[in-house]
Amino acid sequence: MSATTDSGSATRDRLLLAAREVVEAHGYGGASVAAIATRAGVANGTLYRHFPSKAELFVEVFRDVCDREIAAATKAALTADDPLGKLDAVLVTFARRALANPLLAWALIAEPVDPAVERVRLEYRRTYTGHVARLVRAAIRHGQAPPQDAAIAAAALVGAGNEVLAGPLSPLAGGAHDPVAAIETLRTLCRRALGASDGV
Amino acid sequence: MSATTDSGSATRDRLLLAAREVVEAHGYGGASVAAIATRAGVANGTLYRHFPSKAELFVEVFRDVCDREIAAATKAALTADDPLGKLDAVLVTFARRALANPLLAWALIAEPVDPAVERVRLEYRRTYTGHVARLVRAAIRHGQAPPQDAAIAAAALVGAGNEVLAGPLSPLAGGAHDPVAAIETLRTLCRRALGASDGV
DNA sequence: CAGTAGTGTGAATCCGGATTCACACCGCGC
DNA sequence: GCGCGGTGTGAATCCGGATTCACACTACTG
Repeated sequence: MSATTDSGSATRDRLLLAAREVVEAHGYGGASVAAIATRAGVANGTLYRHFPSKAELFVEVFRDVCDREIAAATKAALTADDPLGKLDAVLVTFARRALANPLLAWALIAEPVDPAVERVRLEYRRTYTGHVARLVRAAIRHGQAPPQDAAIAAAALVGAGNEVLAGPLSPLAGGAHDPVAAIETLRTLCRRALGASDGV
Repeated sequence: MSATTDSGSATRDRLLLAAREVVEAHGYGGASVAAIATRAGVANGTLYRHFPSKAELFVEVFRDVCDREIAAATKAALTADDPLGKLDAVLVTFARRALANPLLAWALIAEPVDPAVERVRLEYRRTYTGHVARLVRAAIRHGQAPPQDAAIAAAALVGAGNEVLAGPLSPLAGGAHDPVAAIETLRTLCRRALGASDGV
C-alpha cells in the first residue's frame, strides 16, 4: 500500500485534525506546513509520509468539514415536513454553525485557497446550492412559493446567507449586530424573497 | 517630489492601465509584475520607479475601478425618483457591468488578493452596501417596504447579487443560464425580499 | 561641456514556504 | 544478529515571484 493512499494511521489523523484546528484559529492563510506539523507534534517532513502534498491534505480536510456541513443541513431538513419549513431549518442551521466557528466558515466560503482546494469548495457549494434548489422546487410544487427559477433563487439565498454571516463584509463580524436578531431578519428576507405568503 | 508620490506620468498611467487589463484578461492571480511590465512595454524595474510596490499599484487600480463602479451606481440611482426604483436601477446596473466584465468583477468581489488590496476591497464593499442600506431606509420611510434592519437587508441583497452574478458559484459562468432572464429573476427576488408590495 | 535629476533596464538577489532526502529508529520475521 | 519496510526527522534544496541595483540614456541648467 503506497503512503499516499494509506488511511487511519494515528499520525495521519493527528495531521488532519491539526490542519483543521490551525484553519479554525488562523484561517487558511496561516496554515503553513510548518504550523500544521508543529501543532500535530511532528516534523515537517512527516506530513509528506502521509500526504503527497499540502494541497491534498487540505482537500481531505475540506471534504470532511463540508460533508459534516451537508449532513447537518440534511438532518435539519428532516425536522420539518413542508418544503418551506425545511428550507428555513437548513438556513438556521447554517447560520448557527457559521456563527459558532466564523473563521472556519470564512475559510470554507470565501477565503483565498489553493486551486486544488478551490475545486473542492466549488463542488461543495454546488452540492449545497443544489440541495437548496431542490427544496425551492418542492416549495413551488407544494404551492408554498410561486413558480420561479429555482437554481437562481437558490444561489441568491446561499449568497445572501454567506454575505451576511461569513462574507468578507460580515456585518456580524463587525460586531455591531445581535446574532439572533440578524438570523431572524435573514429568515424573513429569505422567506419573502421566494414569494412565500407569510410567517413560517 | 518622490517617485512614490508622483502622478500623471505617461509611463505611470500605462502601468496602471496595463495592470487593469491584465486583471481583466487573467484575473488578479495572473497579474505578476512581469506580466504587467511586459504589457505596459517597460522593464520590470520600471514599475518600481512609479510605485513603491506591486501592492500599492493595485491599491490604486482597485480604487479607480471601485470609484467608477460607485459612480455608475450613483448615476443609475438618479434615473428613478422613488427609492425602490433607485434600488432596482442600481441592481441592474451592477448586474450589467458584472456581466460585461466577469473577470474584473470576480477580482473585485471574490478573488484572492494581497492583504493591502483586500483592505481596499472591503472599504469598497462597505461603501457600496452602505449606499444600498441608505436606499433601503428611504424605501421604508416612503412606505415602499415594511420596517426592517436595513444594514442586514442591504448585505443580503449585495450578497445575493454577488453570488448569482460573480460569485465562485456563478451559475452564469457555468453557462447554463440566460443572463437577461437571470437578472430578471434576481430583480424579482430582491424586490420581494424587501417585502415590497409588487411589480416595479 | 560638466553636472545632475529623472527615468528606463534587466540580470542578480532575496524571500517565504513547500518539498526532498540522507539519516535514524523501531518492530518484525527469519 | 540481520535485513527490511514503515515511519519520523529537520536541515538542505528548490521555486516562483517580488524587489533591488549598478549601469545607461536623455534633457535640462549653468
